[in-house]
Amino acid sequence: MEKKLPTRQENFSEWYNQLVLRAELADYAPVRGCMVVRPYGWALWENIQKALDDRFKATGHVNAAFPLLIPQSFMTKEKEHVEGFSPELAVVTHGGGEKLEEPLVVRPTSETIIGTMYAKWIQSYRDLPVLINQWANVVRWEMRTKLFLRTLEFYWQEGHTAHATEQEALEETERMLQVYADFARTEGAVPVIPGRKSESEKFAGAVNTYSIEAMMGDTKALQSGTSHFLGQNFAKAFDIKFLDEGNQLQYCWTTSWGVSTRFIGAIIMTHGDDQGLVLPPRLAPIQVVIVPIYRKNEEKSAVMEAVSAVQAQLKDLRVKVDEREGLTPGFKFNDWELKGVPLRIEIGPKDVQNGTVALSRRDIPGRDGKSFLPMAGLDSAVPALLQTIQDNLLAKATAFRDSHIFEVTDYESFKQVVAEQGWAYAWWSDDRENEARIKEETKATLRIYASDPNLGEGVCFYSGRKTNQKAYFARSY
RNA sequence: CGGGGUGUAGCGCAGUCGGCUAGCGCGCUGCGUUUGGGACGCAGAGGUCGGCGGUUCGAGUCCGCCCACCCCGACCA
Repeated sequence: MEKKLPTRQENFSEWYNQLVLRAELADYAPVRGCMVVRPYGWALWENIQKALDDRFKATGHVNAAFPLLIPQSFMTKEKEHVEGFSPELAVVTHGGGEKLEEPLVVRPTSETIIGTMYAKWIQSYRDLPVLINQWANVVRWEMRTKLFLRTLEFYWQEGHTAHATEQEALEETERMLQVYADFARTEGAVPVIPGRKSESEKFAGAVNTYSIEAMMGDTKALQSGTSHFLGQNFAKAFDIKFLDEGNQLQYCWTTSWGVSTRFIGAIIMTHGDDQGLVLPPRLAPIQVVIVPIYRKNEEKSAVMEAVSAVQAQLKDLRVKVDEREGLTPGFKFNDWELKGVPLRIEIGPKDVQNGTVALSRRDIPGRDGKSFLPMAGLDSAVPALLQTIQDNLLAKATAFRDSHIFEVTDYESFKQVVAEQGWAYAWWSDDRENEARIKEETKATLRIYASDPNLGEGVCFYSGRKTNQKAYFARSY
């Protein structure tokens, strides 16, 4: 094993793969395309879950659990949904040693089974809205996989809601998009742009799909969360109906929305550097690591006493004391930097003598990120510093993103931008064929439309037609 | 599924013209010395050389078939 990671400059993809393995976030499973999420990675996911779940509860949602196996026939009821998902379904054909009457698919998403249950549960406008979320794993048989970003099986949450009116369902779709955007920025320090997807990029069966788009360290885009307005498509396919106040039978309006373990990939590729992970304090499994430094046993007892005192002061934070014997402090520094711990506190004989500790910020490498503080008062100084780090990560990522988005007005500069510089932002007159041609020629896809309603009017960079719409284009994961 | 590549210790690799006991680095175990930016010494453990078949006195090495994985392209949270 090499001591150092490949640099992001050298080989971004290899940097990512090795980082995930070495930081012990995940490992390859025996089955191609599957991964094992290791305890450190899962702890990060748990913090993501908590932050999201609190937001779901705060917006009136409740959790439930629906089955992993879905009758195959359910998948065929919504036309676009079948077409979108059939190529990537895992199908169970045998159970208990017998061939099944009807094959079962392993859920790639749960619209069909949840829709079936909603049809049963919803009778009246008084039953609406239904606002249910589930935390689950799903399976999609992808051709090319990459740890966290695209695996055959992944973990996510999927919210499924049913409403009496189109307006309410649209509001829900938008509300959850904003919940995701707020989550990504506030918790992950990932500056995302929310917006609507194009016709060709939307979810199979949706009327409209919205997503939060993030820029990774190599300037590629990553769709980091999605919210779908499903109209009455699934309600009609699954017969989700209710009697309104006027005793009229009506179809419901439904939505669905999800964030997956892919978000871990977003964190890695947004903040990570050539030393390793850089985790945002609010989500980091370990927010502060304390490295004791001592030579002789006499020093050790004094140092460990100081360590305990500091640890007690920081009891409200996620703190780890690295008590491993036989490793040098230098090794431990590198190790925790690889793992992305936001703040390191070093306590040695000199500190004990001076009543101080040395602090080292993960977001600012080297000497510039070091400071020395008195032990007294760490209980307020450290949380404040963590918040500073959190803010700095968002600011840095935002500055990086903004300096890699270029407004273009012609196809030549568009091609150059998406090939070498980042995202292109341009006037765009909607045209499915043009969009496909651009993808074919440049590998860049339409990520989202600009959501600013006061754009005015301009000329499409590709077709030359007049338009009142702008869009972001980029190569993406 | 097309194009390229790799399978030798947990990981990364070397192994010449086929040759006798299969090696190196990291990691791992034990003991000792170390410890403020990836410590060092000594002693150890660890291998059906991806699988099957063939050629040969002799195969990690040559031949054939198969398998797996990785990278690049067509689908996707």
